[in-house]
This record gives sequence, structure tokens and C-alpha cells, in this order.
Amino acid sequence: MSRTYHHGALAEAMVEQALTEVRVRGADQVSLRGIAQALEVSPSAAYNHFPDKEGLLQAVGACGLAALDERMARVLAAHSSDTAAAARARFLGLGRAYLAFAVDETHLFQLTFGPICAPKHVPPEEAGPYRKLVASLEDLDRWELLKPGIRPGLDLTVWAATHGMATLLVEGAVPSEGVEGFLGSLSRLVLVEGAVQADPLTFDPSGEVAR
Amino acid sequence: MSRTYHHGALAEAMVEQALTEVRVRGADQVSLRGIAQALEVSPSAAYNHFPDKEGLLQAVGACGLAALDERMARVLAAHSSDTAAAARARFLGLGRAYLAFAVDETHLFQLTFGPICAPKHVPPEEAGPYRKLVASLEDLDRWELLKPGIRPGLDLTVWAATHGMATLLVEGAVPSEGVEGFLGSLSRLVLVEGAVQADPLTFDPSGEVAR
DNA sequence: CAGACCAGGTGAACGCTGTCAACATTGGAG
DNA sequence: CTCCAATGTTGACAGCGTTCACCTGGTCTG
Repeated sequence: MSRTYHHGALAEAMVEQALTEVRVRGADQVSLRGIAQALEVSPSAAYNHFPDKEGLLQAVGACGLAALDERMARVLAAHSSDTAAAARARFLGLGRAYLAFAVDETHLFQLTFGPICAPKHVPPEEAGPYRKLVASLEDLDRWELLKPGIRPGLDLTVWAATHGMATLLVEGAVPSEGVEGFLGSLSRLVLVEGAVQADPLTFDPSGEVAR
Repeated sequence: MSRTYHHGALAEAMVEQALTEVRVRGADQVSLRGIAQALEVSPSAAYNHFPDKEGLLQAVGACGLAALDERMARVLAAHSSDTAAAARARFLGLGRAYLAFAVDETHLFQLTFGPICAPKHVPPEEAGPYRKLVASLEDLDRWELLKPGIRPGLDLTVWAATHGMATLLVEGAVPSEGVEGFLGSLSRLVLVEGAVQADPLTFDPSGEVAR
């Protein structure tokens, strides 16, 4: 029906539209004008809500970070019991969630961790994904599932490994079949032997991106 | 000194000009027209040598890969002796070279491993940096410096960790002071204890970019 | 040695982009 | 009821990548 002169929630609508366009075509293929046109709005309307195009894309990137965080939160919720097996499952599940996000939200991942957005994020120590990783490692430590003597600096190293594997997947340098091998190898480096994994550790890749 | 009508080596000159502009301003801040202007040449002249702007940038990205490879080659040359200590030094030196490249050639690194160039590279198994890493790990294995049972998949994991740390540095998510801590932690995961590192392992960050 | 050839240059033009300044519209507070 | 601040519009600008028709001049051929 005939749009009123004032849209009412243009900022949110623009982020949402930009989000869907980023997901299918990639961040550098979306144009402010295109988004405005899709919303039947003048191109310059955006400047009432965002300082510039980068500002809009940064908002989209924040959505990407939130979506990743939510995937990881789902993993934690799915393995919340207080057992050694669950601690292992959380650790591997978090890694799998991170990599799954990279694989099936390639463009969004690239924007979220690319040059436009990365410098604008809150410092990683305060961001959800990193904190979840750290907590998971502390858990493993409590259950004495970590190899002895490797704790110092482990957070950063595991994060770098996972994030690096994600970017290699995104760049197409490694096929997505390599994910399980990577997780296996990482486990071999970090986890104590024995305690063969008990539960299936499946992760549902339901592709919802929040807000 | 009036330039002749035909430049003679426009392709190389454009790549070089683009390279220096990428290094200082970043790939998405360089324009074909700007490069042409700097070379006192018509903007459309580029299309005699490159299919489009991406083609030119891909050539620049290839230079970046070559520069990284050369840094790593220098490390190997500096620790070429056939001893266990040298094998260790090569491993750590390669990692340090990779990270040093990311730190002081941030923009070039981003282009080289970004969406424009990454898909165009030769498969990593044939590229210099990855092969050098693999060779280094095989070396460590020969000297029995690797922790037992971790060999399968190690190449990919160590590569991912190093590349991931490099991207975190580039994104500013981790300060460059974290490099040594990372290398220490990675060593702790991968290398057998004892054999404290003997030689200083310094790496000269002389900032030459080839070609 | 004339002349054609063609790789490699030019210039103008097109459509697209992000951005801005000046103006229009309107819901809601006083 | 009035006015205002928030929000949208219009028109313009400069710069971008890209294309097309044309021009230049060294090299090879008859």
C-alpha cells in the first residue's frame, strides 16, 4: 500500500536489505543506491541513519558477528551437561560451528572479519565467540582433558587456528571436506588421549541469521 | 624526454605502480585512472594488458605471494645446516616470516589473500609458502622433534594457525606483540620438549617486495 | 623502398557510484 | 493549533570502470 512519506524504521530495513544482498552477492557488490531502490526510497535517505556506506556495512557486519555468536550459543545449549564428554563436545562443537558459519555464510563472514568491519568491533576479549572459546578451554582444563603444559597462550593459538581454517575455507584454499580432518588434528594437539568421543556431536547448520 | 607514443613496458609499469599504491593505501583505495595518471597514460591503455581492474590487482597479488615466498626462502637460507637446532630454527623462522609479512605489508597481505586474488592463485599445494611449511614439518619429523602421533593433518593445522594469526594481526584483533607468544604456544603444541632453542632466530624484516 | 599491418596507444562517451546541499513532508510535543 | 525536529526527496557533482572508434608508428613483406 502506498508508503507513507516517513518510512518509520528505515535504518532497520536498510540493514536487513543490505544483509540479504551481502549474503548472496558479497559486500563489494552491494550499492547504497540499489538498497534504496529495493526499499523504494531515495538514495540519500540513508544518510539520516548512517554516516556513509561503510557505516551501513558495519551494522551488517555486526549482525554477522551476532549470527556467529548465536550458532555457538546453540552448540553450548545442546551440550550443557556437566561431564567430561560434554566439555569435549562443546569444544569441538564450537569449532565446527565457527567453520560451518564460514562455509555457508561466506560473504557475510568476509564482511564481518574484513577490513571494513574488523577494526570497528569491540575488542575480541569482550566479544561472544572468543569468550565462549576461552570458557570452553577452561572447562577442558578443569576436566584435565588438556595435554599438560600447554595452557599458556592456548586461547590465542586455538582461536588463530580456527579462524585461520575458516578463512582458508572462505578463500577456497581448502575444500570444506577438510573440516573434520582439521578438527581431528587440532584435537590431537590439544586434548589428552583416551576419552574417545562419546556423542555424535552433530551440529545443525540451520541457516538463520539474526536480525 | 617526451614519452614516446608507445610506452614499451606498460604492463610491468602498471603493476609496479599499482603495487606501491596498494602498499600504502590498500587495494580498495586504488583506481585504474589514478594509476594511469601517475604513469602519464590514458586510462583505457590498461585494457591492452589486463582484462579489467581485477586482472591488474591479481597481478599485484601474485607479487605479494612472491614477496612472502622470498622472505620465507631467506629464512631457510639463513638456517640451512643439517642439525636438529636448524630444523627448529627453520620452523619457527618460517612462522615468524609469515607473520612479519602480515604485519609490515598489511595492505598487500589483505590483497594477496583477499577475495580478489585468493581464488586465482595456484592450488596451495603447489605454492611456495605451503610447500616450505610442509618440508619444514617433514624435517622436524625426521629429527623426531614432533610430538608423537600428531603428524596426520598437521600441515593443514599449522598452516591454518599461522595464517589465522596473520589475519588476526592484520585485522588489528591482536597486537603485534602477541606474535612471540603465539609462536611459543604453537611450539609447545607441536614440538617435543627439551632441545631448548639454541640460536637467536632473528629475522630481518627488510621490506623488499620483489618485481 | 613502399606500403600494409597490427600491437599498443588516445579521446570521448556511457552508466554507475557515493555524497552533499537545499528543499519538502509530517508526526507529535508544547 | 502551531511549530519543530526528524526524516525523506530532488538535483547535482565528481569520480569510477569500461567501451568504442580512431590514431601512431615500428616491423615485416612484396
